[in-house]
Amino acid sequence: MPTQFSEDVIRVLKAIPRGSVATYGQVARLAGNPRAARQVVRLLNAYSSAEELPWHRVINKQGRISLKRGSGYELQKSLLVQEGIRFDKADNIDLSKYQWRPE
DNA sequence: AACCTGACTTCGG
DNA sequence: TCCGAAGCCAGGT
Repeated sequence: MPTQFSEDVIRVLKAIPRGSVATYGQVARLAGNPRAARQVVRLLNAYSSAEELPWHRVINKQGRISLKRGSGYELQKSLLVQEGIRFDKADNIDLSKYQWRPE
């Protein structure tokens, strides 16, 4: 059985709207544990295929994709671009513009 | 049963 | 501002 925290993380992930992004820490914070960013990573790996999670809408705090080139980076970027998110020349996303701000 | 690892952040000095 | 340590925790070795 998943922990309460895990369930909350899943719930938060599913709530990220199309066209917005959230950071690992932000998801952890919204789920109740600001310091569990790494756990969010684990959950993404564990459930992104089983559950239908918008895993590509989660990026790091620097506004960059954390995946390595050749290991998903390109896929994630294309999925985000499809949702209308723009990358600058350094492949950075403007968080002030695209970061999800739950009400 | 330790020890390492990971698509990360935050904290304290 | 910079840097290391701590926090998170289940799954793999």
